[in-house]
Parts: sequence; C-alpha cells; structure tokens
Amino acid sequence: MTEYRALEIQFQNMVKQETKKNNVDQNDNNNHDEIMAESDLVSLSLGRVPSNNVPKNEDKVNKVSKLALNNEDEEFKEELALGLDCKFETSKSGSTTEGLPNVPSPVNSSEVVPLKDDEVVETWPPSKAVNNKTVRDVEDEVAQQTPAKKARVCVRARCDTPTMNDGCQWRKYGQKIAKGNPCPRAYYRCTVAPSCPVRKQVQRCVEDMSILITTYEGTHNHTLPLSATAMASTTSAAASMLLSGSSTSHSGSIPSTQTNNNLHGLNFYLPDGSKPNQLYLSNPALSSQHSHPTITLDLTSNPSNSSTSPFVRFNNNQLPRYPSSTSLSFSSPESNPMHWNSFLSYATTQNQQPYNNINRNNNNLSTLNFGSRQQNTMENIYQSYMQKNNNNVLPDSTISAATKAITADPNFQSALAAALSSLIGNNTNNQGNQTNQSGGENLSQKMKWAEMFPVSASSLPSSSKVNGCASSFLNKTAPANAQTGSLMLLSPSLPFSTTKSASASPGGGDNSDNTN
DNA sequence: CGTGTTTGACCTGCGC
DNA sequence: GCGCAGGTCAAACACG
Repeated sequence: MTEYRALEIQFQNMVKQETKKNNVDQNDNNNHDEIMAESDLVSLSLGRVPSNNVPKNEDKVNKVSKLALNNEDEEFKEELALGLDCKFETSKSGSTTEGLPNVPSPVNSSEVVPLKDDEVVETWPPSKAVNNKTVRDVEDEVAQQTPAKKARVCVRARCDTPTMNDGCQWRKYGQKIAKGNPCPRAYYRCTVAPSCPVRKQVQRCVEDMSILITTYEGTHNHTLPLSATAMASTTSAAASMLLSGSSTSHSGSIPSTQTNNNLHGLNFYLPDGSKPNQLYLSNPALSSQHSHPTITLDLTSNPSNSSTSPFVRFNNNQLPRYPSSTSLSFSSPESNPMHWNSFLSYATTQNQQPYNNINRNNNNLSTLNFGSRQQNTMENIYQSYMQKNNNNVLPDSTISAATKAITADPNFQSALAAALSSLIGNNTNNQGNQTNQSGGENLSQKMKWAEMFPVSASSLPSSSKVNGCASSFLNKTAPANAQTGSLMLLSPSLPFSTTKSASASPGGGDNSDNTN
C-alpha cells in the first residue's frame, strides 16, 4: 500500500506538471481557468487522439489536458473515437482518491477494457514509448488487457424495434435459436470499420418479449459517429467498471478486505457516516454467459423494486455470486422515461455555462460531467424535481445518498448518463413510431419542464439561448449541436441520429422517420 | 450492381 | 471421445 500511495502521488505530480507545461505552451491565458477546472471534471475523452505527435506515455498521462487545448473543429469529427479512452481525473486535493484507496488510477482505468493481443499492439505498442513504466506496471496492463474472455456489457431495455438504435452501424452475420428461448438470437458485427472487433447479440427476453437484451462485446478500434458515442461510452465504462472489479477480485496480492471495498469499482459514501459503504449488486443475468465476464445495465422498469430513489436502484442485500459479473439497474419506478428526459434537459441547461466556457476554446471536447463540481447542482435538480412531484417525496438522506452515489464514481457516472440517454432515445423513438405527434409531445414536455424548472434566459450564455432550454437541443441533429458540449455525449443515442439510416441496424430503419 | 439479410453448414469450447 | 450448444461462415437471396 505504501508503494501504491507513493506511485499515486507521483502520478498526480506528473499530471500537474504536464498541465502546467501545457498552460505555458498555450499562450492563450484564457484557457487556464478552464483547464484547471477540467481537472476536476469527469471527462470521457472518447478516445480522441491528439493530432500532434505526442509519445504514447505522455499522451496517456495528459490526454485530458491536451483535449482541453485543442481548438480545431474538424479534428473532432475526424478523430473522435470511442472505447478505451475514458479518462477520469480526480480532484487536485486528492481527497477522493485517498478516500477510495482502491479506485483504479486514471491510467489503469483507461486500460481495463479487454483487447486481443494484436489490438494491444495496435493501440499501445509495447515499444520504447512505455519506458516510463515499471516492469510491474506493464505486467499489470498485460494482465488487464488480456483476460481469459472478453468482457461483455449486456443492456436490457424495453424496445419495440428489432434492435436498439445505438447509432453505430451493424451488419447481421448470423441468427440462432438459443436453448431455452424461442426468440432467435441475432448476431451483429460493427461495420463502421472492416477490422472492428465489436460484435453484439440481440435477443428478446423470454420472460418479457418487450424487453430487448443487447449484449456488446469488444471495443471499437476506429472513429465513431457522434451518434454512437453514448452507447459506446456506456459499454466501455461498464466494461471498465466490471473489469476493474473483477481483476481486483482475482488478485491474490491484495488483502481481501480491500478487494471487497473495490468490488466492481463502486464505492458509495453515505452522509450518515464517514465509512464508505459498498453496494453489492445483484446478478440476475448470468445464465448463458458464464464464460464471459458480463455486466448488465438494466434499463427496464421493475415495479417490485420501486421503493428506493428513482435515481438508481440496487439490490444491495445480496452478495454477488459471480465476481466477474455485475448488474446495474437504471429503472424508473414510474416507468416514465419522459421524466428523465426532463431531468437531463434541465441538467444541461444548468450546466451550460461551464461547458460553453470550455467549448469556446475547445470545440472538440466532449465532456460528460457528473463530477463533484456539479454535485450541488445535481442535488438541487433532484430536490426541485421532487418538490414538484409531491407524491414521490423521499427523505433528504435518501436524496443525498443517491446524489453521492452518482457523483462518487466516474465510471458509474458515465454509465448512468449514457444509459439514461439510451432510455430517452427509446422513449422518443417509441413515440415516433406510434404516431407522428412526437413533436407535439416534445413541445408539451418542454412546457411542462419550463413550468417545473423556470430558468431565466438571461442567465444563460448567448449560445444556449435557443429556446432557453436544453430540451430543444434534443430535437436537433447531433452535428448541429457540436457546441452544446457535454450533453452531446448523451444525445447521440437518440433516434434522430445522423447516421445514414440505410446502413444502420434494423431498428435504425424504423427510426429514420424521426430524423427531423 | 452493391449492400445487407437469411439460413444451413461448419467450427469450437465445454461437460460428461 | 462424444454430444450439445453457442458462435461464425458464406452462398443464396432480397432489395433499392
């Protein structure tokens, strides 16, 4: 532990030094505040590769900083990639890290998504570029990057269409009747790049045919359409979360108590005590996937579990039977995703000031920010929301716990955010499929939202004054909103994606009507 | 004609 | 070694 702490401090010092260097290199002093603020944010870098020739190791350490310094819009489109490069910066004080002794380091957290050997070579050649790493570091990386089986992320969501429209392009290459489920399982391969190893399986749930079970495997090795980033970041973060937990669990060198504290990378700090509370996650979806570490994101509603916060529900009375698998439930107890739609819209509005500050100088930064700086905002949002819905009042302690749960772990934050975006996308999608009145419903929802959370338009930056509410942005296509910043990460999974519907997944055909 | 889907055959891993 | 089930291949087919 002493060595680990020393390394951790050393790493943080390196990050600080590199950040300072970049600040000097970058003559634009206006960027300084945003950069320093950025270090406090939870940032999904989306695998964006800086265009300047930076050595890989330096690149890893400093990717977030460099992201904040890059100003060219075109590079955003060209170099936006997804998968392994979710970067999480802890706060400068290091209190978060100290409080969470086993939180993976930023470097490790970006490298836990499994890869085949050849992919490792492609992405991080084990060459001289890694000369800063100790032998042990390299060994750890190898151990994490080459698990026995690829991690899988299973997404359960209610969906009427044959597949969820996750924004990516898929080609069906097989279909099989699996044992125990009369519904055929379809196999899809990512066709964005010929060599992309990502595959997904789509199958209806045998218990509830309205639930679509989509299982993602692998990591995209190419740039992604903006509309595909939400789901990809979800799966990436979830896989990262899963593997960080499982790899730790399987490590014999770490005392078991510490191992437990870091299980699945989720540590939650409740307000009633200083001791961290571990929420163990139930694990209902393992039946046919024993050979693969699997994490399940449950976007379906489950009325039997509706006693807790609508933010997140966990079955925390049960230890995971399978250490390599995890289940997360993002269900809404009311089964009404429109509430989440409103919620996110408001959150975006509230957060536009910092994002626009960043994006003025850094149009290519996609930042998903549920970080600690926004904690108060998150609480305020939720409490305001609850005040407007008196039939759903929860104790303050529950609200605080839920908020802290969301803000405590960056992996979880990103997974949650993208999962919510997926939920919204499905909901909007269904509306569009049912009738042609989705526009009217959106308008209606916007009005409801404005009623719940009146926001002075003058308080918003000029660039965000379009309709004065971020929900309006949900009705637009992704590229047109490149400046809206963080929630761009959320919008891509919405059904009005800009990918060519002809080559999208089968569900995309149904969704193409919603493009406008 | 190009692209995507279908579907039977084939491959592979695992349990017995 | 055998059988089963999951997963993949690839020729045939459909569609715009």
